[in-house]
Amino acid sequence: MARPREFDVDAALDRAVDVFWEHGYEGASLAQLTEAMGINKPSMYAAFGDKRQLFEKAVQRYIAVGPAWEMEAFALPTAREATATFLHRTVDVVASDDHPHGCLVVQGIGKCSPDNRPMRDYVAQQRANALELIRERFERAVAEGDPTMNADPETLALYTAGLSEGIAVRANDGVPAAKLHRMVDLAIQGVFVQPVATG
Amino acid sequence: MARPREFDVDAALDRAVDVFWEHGYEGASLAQLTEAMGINKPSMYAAFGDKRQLFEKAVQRYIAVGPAWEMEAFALPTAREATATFLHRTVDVVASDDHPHGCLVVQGIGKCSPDNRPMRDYVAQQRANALELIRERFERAVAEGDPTMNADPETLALYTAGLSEGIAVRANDGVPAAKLHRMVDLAIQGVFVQPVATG
DNA sequence: CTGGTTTTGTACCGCACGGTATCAAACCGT
DNA sequence: ACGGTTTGATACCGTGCGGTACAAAACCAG
Repeated sequence: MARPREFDVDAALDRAVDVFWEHGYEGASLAQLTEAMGINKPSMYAAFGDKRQLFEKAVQRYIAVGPAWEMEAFALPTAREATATFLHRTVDVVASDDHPHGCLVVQGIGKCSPDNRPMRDYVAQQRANALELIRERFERAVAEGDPTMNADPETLALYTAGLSEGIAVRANDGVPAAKLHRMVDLAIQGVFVQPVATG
Repeated sequence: MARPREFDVDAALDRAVDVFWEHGYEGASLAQLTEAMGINKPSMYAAFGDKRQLFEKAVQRYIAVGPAWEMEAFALPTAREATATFLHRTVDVVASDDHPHGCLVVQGIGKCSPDNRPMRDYVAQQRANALELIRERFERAVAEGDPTMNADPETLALYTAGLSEGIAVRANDGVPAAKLHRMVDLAIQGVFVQPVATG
């Protein structure tokens, strides 16, 4: 029983994701954000709260599309296939020309002003969650007697997650996807047991 | 033939390195910097130019201590030893409690405001230089017929550099050095040829 | 049509930022 | 002792930031 909102909240959030993805939390100004979102500041404030909450919601939306393919990769039968698929798709995402290169969660806010420390901790928590997901996949592999496992799950998870972050940094620097894919092949080939052809 | 400066420029720069290391380029304010340096703004301006030049000089000083052990690592006889030493020492540096965790060059400025893009490009260039150094070491290994080499130099260099950046990110998140060292062991063991015991 | 409610646009606020004008104090060659 | 020169401290400037007050416009229930 009042005036309806003239813009689509989810669409506006998608635009905000792009701006944060390109400029990070500290580097994205409200003016830049609201212009990209096609709304003005009071509308943004009414719909999302403030800049911090907007960022948190943008990160949530950003990682919401992640688990789709992430879970798909982890559903593959062996740890080796799961990891290879996960890392290759990571390359596809962070080196795609459809979005800014790099990763919002890895580089959206790193070192920062003390005032923004809560946001830094927030994305660090997201990284920790991702690490935990990977570790659980490898724990499962051990429990299943996965023949491709060749290291303890925690170390292997840190290795996998660390590689994905290195990939994001280098993609952000402009290293082309093809080189990153070769790097992933190398990383997988050495660390997992090569499946043996039967027969 | 005039009043001499009352502070040590190099010592002040060291303090600036610490502040940038902890808060990044955008997150470090002039007030914070000059307070840590023990000088006031006009003195900083007279001695270093402006914030950008101060940052560039801080980065140069930061990486100046790097090559010392970096070159030492690369001087080791085999690519495997060189890489292992390089990565283990990287862990020692980025996870040390003597400094802020993480790496100034990797996380000091990532995604950022358009105005600060030149600084982002500057540190990206430093990362590219590091990658090139590593690649040259592996090229040399191939030329020498190094028996531990098992991949093409460019891919292996990207792998090594990418790992070092992943290590920096995770160290910044608080992952302890011991876990990172195990991750390095895993990364080395799989990708390089194991030296064979003679006899 | 009318009243109550919410959104929207403009114009603004206080503040902290990077950077600087100013002037007294400190130094050194002569 | 003195004059030219540079440092040092204070106080300030313009700007852009995140955030908001206010009033007009748009809507729906009755």
